[in-house]
Amino acid sequence: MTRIDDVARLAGVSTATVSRALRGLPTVTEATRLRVLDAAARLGYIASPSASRLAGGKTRAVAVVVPRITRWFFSTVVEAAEDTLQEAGYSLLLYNLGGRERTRHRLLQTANLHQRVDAMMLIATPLEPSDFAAITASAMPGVTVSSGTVVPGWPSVRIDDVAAARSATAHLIGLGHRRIAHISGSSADELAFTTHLDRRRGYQEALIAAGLTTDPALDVEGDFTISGGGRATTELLRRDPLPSAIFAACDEMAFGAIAVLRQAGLRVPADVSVIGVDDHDVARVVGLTTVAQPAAEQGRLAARALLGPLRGAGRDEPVASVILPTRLILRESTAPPAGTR
Amino acid sequence: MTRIDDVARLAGVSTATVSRALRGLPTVTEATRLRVLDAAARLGYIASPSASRLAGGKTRAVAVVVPRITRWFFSTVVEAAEDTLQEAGYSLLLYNLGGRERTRHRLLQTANLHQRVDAMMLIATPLEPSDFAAITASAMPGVTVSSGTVVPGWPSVRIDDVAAARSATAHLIGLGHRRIAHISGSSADELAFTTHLDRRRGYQEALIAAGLTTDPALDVEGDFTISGGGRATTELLRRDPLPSAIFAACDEMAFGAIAVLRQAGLRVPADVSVIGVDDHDVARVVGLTTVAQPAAEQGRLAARALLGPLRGAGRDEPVASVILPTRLILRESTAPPAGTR
DNA sequence: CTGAAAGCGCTTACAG
DNA sequence: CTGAAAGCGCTTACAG
Repeated sequence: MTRIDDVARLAGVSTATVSRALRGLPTVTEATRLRVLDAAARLGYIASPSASRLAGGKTRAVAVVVPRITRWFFSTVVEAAEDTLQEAGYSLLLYNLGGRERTRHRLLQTANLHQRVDAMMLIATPLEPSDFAAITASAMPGVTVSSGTVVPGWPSVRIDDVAAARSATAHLIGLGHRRIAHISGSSADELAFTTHLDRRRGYQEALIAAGLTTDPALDVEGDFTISGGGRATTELLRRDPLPSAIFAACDEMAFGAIAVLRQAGLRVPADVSVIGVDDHDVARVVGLTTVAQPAAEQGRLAARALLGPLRGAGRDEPVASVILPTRLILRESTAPPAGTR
Repeated sequence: MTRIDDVARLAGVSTATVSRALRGLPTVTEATRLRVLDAAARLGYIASPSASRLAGGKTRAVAVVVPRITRWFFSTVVEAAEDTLQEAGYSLLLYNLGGRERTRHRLLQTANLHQRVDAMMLIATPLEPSDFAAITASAMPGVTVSSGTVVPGWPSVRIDDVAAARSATAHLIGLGHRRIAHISGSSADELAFTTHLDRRRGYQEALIAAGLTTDPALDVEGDFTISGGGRATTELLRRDPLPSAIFAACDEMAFGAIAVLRQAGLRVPADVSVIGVDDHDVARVVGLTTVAQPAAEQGRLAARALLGPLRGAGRDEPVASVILPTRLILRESTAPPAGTR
């Protein structure tokens, strides 16, 4: 393995100068820098991340925390973030919570993570007070993706969940629906994770704005998964009269809803309309009407927001948070209620 | 941050002993070990991965390379692998190739990766001769997942792709189909990546075994994605007569096929039967008949195969490779051809 | 602008 | 079984 001394020798300078030249510090003559870069390239030299980190430098790695990498939104965000980070020379450490509450806690509390990375991206990660303390203590730059997880001093990238839910529900109301059910995300971890609460609020706001009443019996819980959406729908099928439309807080739950409705012999949208949120790749296949959110764009922007601080931009130049737009995509899963046609 | 000296002081031993005790080396008295463990726990001590690695120890991290984390199979394998590794105290570095050929090369060739991790898992990663050389030179333990990527000395975890494709095709033949199309995976990177070739072979073997001829015009290329499957199907719709059944080499391509068929006014399975491979979460929703493969199980087993070597099992105890079983799951997307009912 | 030297926090021969 | 000391490969004050 080539070490820094090899490069120093070949370039005819000290290791200190090699270190400075390679990291682009301003205190190196252009001529010297070129000589060093050339030597490093010739030897295929890459600084050891361990040695670098230990000596007070950087690891050139970023931690990305997601609830479940298998869900469409999260894998899409991660893929885009990885691309941007890799391009900038950073490796990505993936931490998949997978419903393991202990993991989240241990992860954010322990020094283990902090010693491995230069920054972190928390995607829809619920935080409790002690987590905030640990994060603040680490003084590490970071970014949050998805609403609900806002860390003081960190930029956040997200959509307006309330507005997205409101527009989905308003679409159903506009078609003439009056009995509109909601399949919500999980409330297992309330903490500071509010996506499911925000989408419920948007749903309720739209109902109220239209002079409709909110009916708790029509608000059932999925857990942001296909099977969870299916179970929630099975529950809804017990209502009498049935809802004429369902707003599922994410596309995956909508898929589960459609499957269960069809199994029950109900037609979508003739008997029951279904709308989701996301614009999952499969939504087009299933013909699901949905409120699209730019997932890859969120991953890309979040990664970029990290790059400034990683390159040493001062804390005095805070990166702006951003709220990306969503848009209603009409397909075949929604229609006016049966009686009205 | 607590360092090893803090623990040593509290336990009343040298740092060398702390290091040995914490890593479970046999040369420490039980009494001493307990004292050290207790002190470390009280201080919440975790060895710095950088210092550890630099001093000749381990990073306690594993690199996982996937073509595209957004695809069902890969995210499922990664999630299961991450769970197993995390449980054993290892972090996961995710490298998403995303079709960037340069990335793969740079990744496997450079010392960068080798200095960051103790082992690597290559999932459906195409390898060329120089990659093998780099891997061998690194002397790093590893495991491959998915056929086609077999590295000498590393165990591999996979299914029998030829058999899976054969059983899917045989199912269609058994229903009475004679004109059976194949939507294959990408052949962009032939290299040592043979999944798409194996599935084609299984398809052809089944046809030949049934006395049918293989027709190149019915063998079109998707790229393992929903949209790729859709495009391939658009191409197939130009054939006259149309195929009465389609074997898509993965479920995602099958979804794309179904969407395009329906848009073209064709009914599935009344006009055209469709079968896939995977048993993607959405397959149930869409009613897709498919050959299921245990994705999470592959991730779990691959991670476990790494744990032995990571804990220092000698090279003399090679870990066995494993080929997991697949099984046909009948749903609603396949039926006898139109004329025969 | 550049270099000599100390030091980051561990692990590993080497002694005992 | 345990400890003192060297060393892993960098970066960073400190001089010059």
